[in-house]
Amino acid sequence: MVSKTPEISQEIEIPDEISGLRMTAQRREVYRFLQQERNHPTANEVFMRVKERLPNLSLATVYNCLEALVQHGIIRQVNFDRESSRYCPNLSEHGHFHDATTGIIHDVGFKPGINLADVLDLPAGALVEDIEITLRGKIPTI
Amino acid sequence: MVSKTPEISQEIEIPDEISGLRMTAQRREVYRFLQQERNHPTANEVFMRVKERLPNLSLATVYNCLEALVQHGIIRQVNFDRESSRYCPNLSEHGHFHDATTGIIHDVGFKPGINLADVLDLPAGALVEDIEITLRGKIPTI
DNA sequence: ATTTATAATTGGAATAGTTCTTGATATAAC
DNA sequence: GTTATATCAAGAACTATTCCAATTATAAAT
Repeated sequence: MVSKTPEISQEIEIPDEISGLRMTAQRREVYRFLQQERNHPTANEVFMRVKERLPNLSLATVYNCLEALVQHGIIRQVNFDRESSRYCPNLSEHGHFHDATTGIIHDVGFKPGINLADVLDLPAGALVEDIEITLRGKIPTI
Repeated sequence: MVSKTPEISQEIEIPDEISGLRMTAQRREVYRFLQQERNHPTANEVFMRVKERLPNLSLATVYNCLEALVQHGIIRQVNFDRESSRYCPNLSEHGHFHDATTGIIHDVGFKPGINLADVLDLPAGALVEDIEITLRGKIPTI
């Protein structure tokens, strides 16, 4: 078994450029943190944790970094109602199940062979560029 | 053919109570407007239009009314990313397709016989209480 | 290597949508 | 009709995010 948040983790290597976006120190640490902590953190959570490594990081920079990463398709921005945006390094097409009891957000993939367009009654000629599926509910503990 | 926004429309009758929520003058007009204008208006759009009929309506009251109607399951609140919330009187299970060109939001139903749980890979034991599906894209005009 | 140009970061101010607060008004219960 | 409760109005407060101007870092050119 692999420890979940090791005190001294073997760091994830991040190249100098991803999808045409130059990795500055700040972008690198923001991205590294998202890779490590897959809990869909908010910008402020990212800020507080990455600040431990880059003490003069500013919140505006975190927003800048997150936006740049989103724009370049390196991470995804996830919204639940009007709550703070959350960020997710999982690029595979998936939705999110928000457990109301624990607050945990689970990634939800599609079952194999499913095409959303086959399931939805889209307007004629609609070209879908982006899909967002969010679910809320509970996972009862037996 | 029925005119879309008649100058003098035969008004929709709204009872004194819906789903246990007493209909005050403000709630009634807000709800009536949503029934008539099915364009998924924002709170501010509702405010401006309903104010024509109730001149000393306040925006806070519109928010109160919308919240009460949502709480009682009379209307739905729809969110696109971090844009202003929009409101929708269509209670049937459906998603929303946002046409990036026109800005129009189309209701999107499920094809008959589709059960979301059959399509998504939900966490074991998950009880879904609410689903939100939003799509973005374009509808090219041939 | 030094200069020059471009891009990124910082910190604080500004913004926008929404919620909160307080006093006034309306409705319901008695 | 009086009292209690709910709703409304107006503006202040709040929060997440964006904008702005000045500084710092990086890349390009000499």
